[in-house]
Amino acid sequence: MKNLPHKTIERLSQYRRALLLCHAKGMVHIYSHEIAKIQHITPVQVRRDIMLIGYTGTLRKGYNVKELIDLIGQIIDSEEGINVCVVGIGNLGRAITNYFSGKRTKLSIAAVFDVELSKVGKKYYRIDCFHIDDIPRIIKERKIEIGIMTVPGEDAPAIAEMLVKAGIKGLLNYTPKPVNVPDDIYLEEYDMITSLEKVAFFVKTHH
Amino acid sequence: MKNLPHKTIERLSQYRRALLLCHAKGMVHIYSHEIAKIQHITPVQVRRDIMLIGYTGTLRKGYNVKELIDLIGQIIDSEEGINVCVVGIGNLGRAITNYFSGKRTKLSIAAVFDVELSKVGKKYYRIDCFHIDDIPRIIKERKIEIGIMTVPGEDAPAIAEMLVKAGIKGLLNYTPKPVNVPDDIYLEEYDMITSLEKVAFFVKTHH
DNA sequence: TTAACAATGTGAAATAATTAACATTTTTCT
DNA sequence: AGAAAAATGTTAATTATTTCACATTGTTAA
Ligand SMILES: NC(=O)c1ccc[n+]([C@@H]2O[C@H](COP(=O)([O-])OP(=O)(O)OC[C@H]3O[C@@H](n4cnc5c(N)ncnc54)[C@H](O)[C@@H]3O)[C@@H](O)[C@H]2O)c1
Ligand SMILES: NC(=O)c1ccc[n+]([C@@H]2O[C@H](COP(=O)([O-])OP(=O)(O)OC[C@H]3O[C@@H](n4cnc5c(N)ncnc54)[C@H](O)[C@@H]3O)[C@@H](O)[C@H]2O)c1
Repeated sequence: MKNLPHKTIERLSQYRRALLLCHAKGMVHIYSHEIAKIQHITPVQVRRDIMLIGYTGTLRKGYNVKELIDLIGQIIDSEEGINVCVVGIGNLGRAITNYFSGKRTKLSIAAVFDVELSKVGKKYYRIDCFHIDDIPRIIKERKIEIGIMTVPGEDAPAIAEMLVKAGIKGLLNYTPKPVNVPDDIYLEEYDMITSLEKVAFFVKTHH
Repeated sequence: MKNLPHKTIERLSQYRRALLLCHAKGMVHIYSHEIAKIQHITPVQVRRDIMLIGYTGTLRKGYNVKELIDLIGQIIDSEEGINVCVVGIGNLGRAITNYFSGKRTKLSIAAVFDVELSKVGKKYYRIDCFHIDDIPRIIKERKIEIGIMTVPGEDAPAIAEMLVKAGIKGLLNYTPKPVNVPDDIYLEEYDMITSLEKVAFFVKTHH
């Protein structure tokens, strides 16, 4: 049960998001094919993932929504929660900060950073904005383990280095500029143009 | 050469992004290991992808940057370019629109839509904003083939349906609510929480 | 009671993606 | 010229992920 496939981790997160909605609507049980429908995947895939985390549903009734939510939490969340910061509070940084501030997950944005003095000292969606020079201090004080970068591309390498030096453990880079980090830092990069070009390609080649 | 792996398509888009920067810097040739370094992957992977699109480099000199950029374009772009729209011009919608307006790719945002009357009629980064009731008309008039959804989650299913009815071919859903579309529409969904939870998981389990 | 049904759970097969291994070729060095 | 080095290109092996196929078992209905 220790080595879950990367893809399974991603799907578990998605299952939970969907399950939380189901739970809010009062659903007690859910079938694998219902989850599958929501996620646009096959029911077998869902059952396999659930099997991998060692949960077992009730024959004919499906899975207990609440139990499954809790178990997924035990697998992917950290007991104590993880603090995150956003660097670069422009359009994208605000979109992300706003999006998170609504949720109550184990992940919380504990600080945002920017260079613009007009932004420093303000609050964004209730989160304090600090100057990037304070990155080392605030990251330690607030026990921040993950950084989200939404600065202009050309500043990304420098900010990545600052975050790593400050002791960050994981980095989510939304700038279009790939950055280098030491091996022990988990790095994830995402670029919308890639997604969109992929959609365009498959549209072009009619799937 | 016809059936390229999905992952290869994604990487080709990323290679091109990096290659364009290299080209701008005046680089004429590039080695597979240099591309690999930028993308955090192995040189073999790079060579394999390039092999799949039928390009061949020069031994000892690597790949011609300009030629490779052009070839990737021939593979993933459409000759005539593809028009895209953004629905929901809030923080995220603006971030995306702004991001694209800078680039000159074959993909261009040809319209944005919103419900808020205060936004309708304005321009965002030079793109006209229309009311969602105009979706059918504008999508036809401006030959828009791909839609990007950045509306509140609860509105996503309705907007998806409108876009599909209007004749969209591909859909990129950034809302946290998975939507259903007919089989012949290419759908891609992305949620930051999933990415972040994945980072958190692998940070927790020290890779 | 029994048959049909509708679900889960899972070993095994199939498919997709990555990596290893190495032949080949050009360049450089002695 | 010949040897060593440094690249590419590609087959084969490996690994990762998905799907198939079906045993199992509650539930419903005749
Ligand atoms: N990954 C994606 O899909 C995607 C989508 C849209 C935008 N982007 C990228 O995200 C980044 C932000 O986009 P945006 O639309 O929010 O831009 P923006 O200009 O609105 O915001 C950038 C913010 O970063 C701040 N900043 C500038 N230099 C900084 C530094 N050295 N340290 C800290 N903060 C700094 C600016 O003051 C500003 O607040 C850009 O790199 C953009 O290309 C990525
Ligand atoms: N995928 C991600 O990673 C990610 C990140 C951040 C936010 N989000 C999601 O993206 C969406 C937008 O986020 P945001 O921060 O930009 O929110 P926002 O509130 O700033 O913007 C939403 C915009 O949609 C408009 N709108 C509302 N209903 C509409 C409708 N029926 N038709 C058209 N437009 C409508 C609003 O007027 C507003 O302009 C939300 O669903 C949010 O949860 C996703």
